[in-house]
Amino acid sequence: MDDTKEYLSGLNESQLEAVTHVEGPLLILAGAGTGKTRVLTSRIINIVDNAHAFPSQILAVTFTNKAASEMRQRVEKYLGDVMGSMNIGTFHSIAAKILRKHAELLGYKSDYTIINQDDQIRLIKQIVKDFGFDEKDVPAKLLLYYINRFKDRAILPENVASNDIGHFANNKIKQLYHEYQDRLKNFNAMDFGDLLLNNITLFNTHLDICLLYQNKFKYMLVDEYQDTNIAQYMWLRILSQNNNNICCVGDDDQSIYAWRGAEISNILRFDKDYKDAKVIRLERNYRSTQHILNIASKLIANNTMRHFKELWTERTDGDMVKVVNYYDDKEEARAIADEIDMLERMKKCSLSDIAVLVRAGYQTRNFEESLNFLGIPYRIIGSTKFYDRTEVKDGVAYIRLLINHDDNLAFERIINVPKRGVGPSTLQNIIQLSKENGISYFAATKMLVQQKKSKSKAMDSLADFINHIETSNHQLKHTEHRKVVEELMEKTSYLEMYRKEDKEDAKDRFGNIKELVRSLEEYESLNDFLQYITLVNDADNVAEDNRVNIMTMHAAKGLEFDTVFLPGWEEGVFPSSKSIEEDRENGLEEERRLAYVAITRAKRNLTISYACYRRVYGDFQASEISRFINELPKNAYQLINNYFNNTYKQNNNHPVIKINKARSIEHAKFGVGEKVEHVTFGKGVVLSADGNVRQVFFEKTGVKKIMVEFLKIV
DNA sequence: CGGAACCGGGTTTTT
DNA sequence: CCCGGTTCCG
Repeated sequence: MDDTKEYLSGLNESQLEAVTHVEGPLLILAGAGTGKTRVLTSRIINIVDNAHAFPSQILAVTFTNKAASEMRQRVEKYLGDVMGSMNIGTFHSIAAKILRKHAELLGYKSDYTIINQDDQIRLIKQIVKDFGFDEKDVPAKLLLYYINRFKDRAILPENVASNDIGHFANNKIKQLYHEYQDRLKNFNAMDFGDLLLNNITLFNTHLDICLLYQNKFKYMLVDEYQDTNIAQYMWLRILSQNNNNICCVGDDDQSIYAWRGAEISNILRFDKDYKDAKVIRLERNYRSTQHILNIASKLIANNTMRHFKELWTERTDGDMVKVVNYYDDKEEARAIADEIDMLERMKKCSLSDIAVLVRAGYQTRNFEESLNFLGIPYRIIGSTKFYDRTEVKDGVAYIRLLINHDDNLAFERIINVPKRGVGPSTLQNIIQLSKENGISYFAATKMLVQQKKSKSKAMDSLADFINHIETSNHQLKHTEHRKVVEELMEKTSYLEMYRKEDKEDAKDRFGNIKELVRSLEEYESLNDFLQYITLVNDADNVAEDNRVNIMTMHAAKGLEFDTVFLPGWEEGVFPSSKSIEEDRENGLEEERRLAYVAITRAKRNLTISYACYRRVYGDFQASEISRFINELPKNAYQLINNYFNNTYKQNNNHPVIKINKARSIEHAKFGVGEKVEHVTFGKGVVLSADGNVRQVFFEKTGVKKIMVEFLKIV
């Protein structure tokens, strides 16, 4: 092997071995920060470079689009455009692509829609109702959970026993699941689980197609193997059967998705599944300092179900890991914001190199407030997904109905948005009619309108609605799709609704719809668009601008930051009480792995903290230090006790001001958000400006009005 | 049918 | 505390 090649240079011994072991099954146990993406991409390049296969014969699977596009980019740097033909993507997007080609064989049309959780719930609620169950006895969310779990394990309705879930839903689980699948098929729709499930069915029932793909994918690479579920496992097994060239990369210590069906056993028994599998461990860490790795290893050592491995590094520089306690959750957030402010001012690190990682979404609020207060720009990753906003979902529903009139879920969502006088009773009539005649809601509405029994307002607006959708659909043949949608949103008065409303967020919503419409021009067709958006989330745009990153620990997987804050390490919050209640030992170990993931995101600075009191559900509760902190040896970190440091405690009523973008503009002249100092009052922050008078919030004494002359910028 | 006023229940993590 | 769902009234 010629290791003068650029893509091989700089690899350590095990990395090089992993890259150049071309034939046969290979498992790479890659600890956090050990350069696995580098190995994966070099491996692909090596295969192509040595003519083992054409790019189109390589399949590389990841879990997130972000990971996929990063891998694609890195490979393209070496191999250039040829990579267009390579199959790099998420399990779901690759499975979806395959199904577009063969949907007919399974009784779907190739333009099937992919539905999200929202639609799943909507559909399940209907079914539960139609079965005559009370929503309280058979909660839609729980039923959804069970159905998803079946799909994760590649279990079809016919293979479910009626008492598989104990006595849930009067032993009707099988029928409920069956009905759910039937209705989806009627809508020509699939949920996430179906994408994999239908692939497996396709391969099992059509040998020719199975062979086609087995031959096509000569080399397979799988990232984050510890997160695969049984369906994904089977899919990989089937595809790799012929060539046996499958390379899986993973880290059992980073398995944090058991709750959505991931089977850690997949990675633990890889060498039994694949005969003569080679196993290579990557243990040299290039990311973090020894202090940080030490904390991570000590913590994860408390888990019993794991392959032992020990990460090491040559980076012996850096500060100790800090463990800090605070009076309450607000103070914790304020102090961290202060610290971030200081780091930036001292030019110790730029904002985009800083991350605050929390256990659950609700915890981000305090940090938004405190960062706003100091005028520090931040971004929250994962929370407000563009496609999760009500108005965007409405817009998408219009598009769905526009190209597929049978999409009952979309129909139900928007039939009365904006309000057009179609209430529950009218909707009930439509549903009734649709059932009687075995037709879609849309067709039933058409029928209802044509019967014209009553000349009510509802009938008129329904007629208009039907008309608009149908004419728009015809227009698609000769008019640009973006134009058609734009017009439809006008005709149906959807845009008008937000134009009229004079709430603050109506403007945002209006803008979002406009942006949605605009983005359509980036797609060949509306079908392309729909296919894309369901499979993509916004973690892709971990943008480059200079902001603090706030996100959940789950969302942080695969990322790294110079400085990381891990707040809220309290019993019940982290480890989360839910996860322990659910599944005592397994739950706790998964929480510990999550902690391991979170810790190993940090390159240089790591601060873990907890609050002695926390607002929960609106009241104030004492909290207990997380067991995870207690599991760390005392000499492995520096303890900072801030509980009795009263600066924040006394001034619990900070006014909250929104000045997120103001910082750079007003910075120079004691602008809002500026940190200032006064000879007697000490440090403070400018709240508002009026002429040469500033209203300043001082940490020690609260709000005061001061002339600019007496202030100095800190 | 739509809006306002009220009540009760829930906060884990997501392709 | 925030939301979604329900109820009651015009």
